[in-house]
Amino acid sequence: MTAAPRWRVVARDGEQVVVVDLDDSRSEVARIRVPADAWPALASVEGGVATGDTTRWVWNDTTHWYPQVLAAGAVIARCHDLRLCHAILRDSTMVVGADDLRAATSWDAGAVDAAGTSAAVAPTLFELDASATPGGAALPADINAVLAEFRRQQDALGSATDPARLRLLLAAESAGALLAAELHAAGLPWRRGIHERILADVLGERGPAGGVPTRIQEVGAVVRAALEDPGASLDSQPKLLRSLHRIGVMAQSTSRWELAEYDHAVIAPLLEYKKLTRLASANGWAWLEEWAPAGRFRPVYVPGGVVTGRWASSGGGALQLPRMLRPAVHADDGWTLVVADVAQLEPRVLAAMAGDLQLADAARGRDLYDGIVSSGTVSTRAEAKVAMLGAMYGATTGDSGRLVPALRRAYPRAMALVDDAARVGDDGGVVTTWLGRSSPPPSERWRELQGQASDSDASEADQTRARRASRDRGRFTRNFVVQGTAAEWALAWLAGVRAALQELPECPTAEAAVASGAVFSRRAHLCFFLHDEIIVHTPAAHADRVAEIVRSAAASAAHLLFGGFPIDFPLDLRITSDAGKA
DNA sequence: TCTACAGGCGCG
DNA sequence: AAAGCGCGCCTGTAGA
Repeated sequence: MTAAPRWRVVARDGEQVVVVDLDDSRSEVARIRVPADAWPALASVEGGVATGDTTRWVWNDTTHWYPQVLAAGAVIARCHDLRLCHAILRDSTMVVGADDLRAATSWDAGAVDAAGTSAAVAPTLFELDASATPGGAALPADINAVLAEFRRQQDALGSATDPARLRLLLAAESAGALLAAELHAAGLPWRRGIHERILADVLGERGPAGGVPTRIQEVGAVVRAALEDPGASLDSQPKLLRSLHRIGVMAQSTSRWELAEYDHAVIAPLLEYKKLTRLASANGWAWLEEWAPAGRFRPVYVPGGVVTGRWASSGGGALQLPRMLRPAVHADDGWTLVVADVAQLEPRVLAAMAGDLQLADAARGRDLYDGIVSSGTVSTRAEAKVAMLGAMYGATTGDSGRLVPALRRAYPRAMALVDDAARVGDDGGVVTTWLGRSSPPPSERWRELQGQASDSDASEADQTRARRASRDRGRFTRNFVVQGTAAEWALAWLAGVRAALQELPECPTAEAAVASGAVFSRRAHLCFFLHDEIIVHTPAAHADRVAEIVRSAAASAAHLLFGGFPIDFPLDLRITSDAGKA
């Protein structure tokens, strides 16, 4: 077997594609050009999943290059996404110096406001548009610019305080970028009939010509009767609020939690009405028609779309699918789903980061909240949960805030980690996750506020405003380290699952899952990811092997991030025809 | 008539 | 039951 090049850098050159092979020391060992439309075939032959081939494709943006390869019928094992890695390295406190990399350049395009602006661009990203990023701006595509950025990134890595962690983060982030494209290509198996049945059960029959569903009409009539106004408008917040005031419900808002405080005959049907209209508008027949008309829901995932490193999504609300609709997520005939989520991912990650053996003990082999109760820290699981969430989110009032001190006494190391992160953010500093993703610095506006408050002629209001902004930022950085590190653990888990699934043979006996596309129609593949949960769509015959892969990848992720520290990440895992089963 | 924003609620 | 992190999407309204 010939030794594969370590890096294979790919870029555009007019109508052609340039591929430059680099060895371990980043010296150029080969350079070829092919017509742009021939490149995907080349990639599938030379960079595909071949045993022993450790080629890592280097490119400006996975969302541009990879869908072409998938469309050509191939999967790529590894890549280095310069856009995503640039964003990490630019901000990371683990990177020393690297002024050239940190200088504002077009490599910053799309990294900041991906979530905000991707919606308009996204629908075409995977089909037509060759150069747009999720941010809408063009990234450098020229081979010299691409090579230069790659070398800047490798130099930054080389001088980092903890290159091993950062390297792991960049690899995981890039693997995530590949997976995001694959998830879109494969789609989430979606049974139209099941979705329609749920809609009919909950909302009633669809009104004539897209009119108001019957159940919504009925419940609306009950609400209007209780409001003593047959013409009351229930869908306009200001009008509804006025109607409520007329009958003595003096709420400040029409939000569910506030309305629930009032004891009045209108409340129950009104809450029901809001629930029904929400389902109808967010995931009703129109959604089904637009997003899952033919057996698959294909959202656009946006890796790195959240500042903490979590993924965002664009189109169809992939990360907000109501649990009520979960039964519509249903394997194809002859296939099954492996659904797995991590129990209490964030507090487990916190225990490991802080090296808190007491918290790790409470978490071992059981529900972490039960473990906290067993230690005698608090008396019920519900209290343990609300206290832990309060500690990680920065609660100061209510039951949550009241319970946090007990946690602080029992788990001083873990609590010190989040408390310190809050203090740093409060002071205007930057915090960093376990693998090296750093929070953004305070905004210009934030610094202005603090500056005004420290002026000698600062008003009481100036100081109050600045203090509030300061505490808000403290809560953000407090949560950033935990949420961000949890996202890193999840990426490592995903990357492990993905790699192991690629090693599974195709399943010739299974009926082809045609809607998953040629690449995935005969092999187990990931089809959903939601922060701490994954779903694999697999030929039924491979389900047990897939379950083992999913479990084993979780153990590997724990070891990759936290070495020998004794923390475990138990999975709730089930092999099931549909994702609705508890 | 078009766009921007706020309210509200779905998910972790 | 609610306050405390991170998101995206839908609706109605306010403002240009």
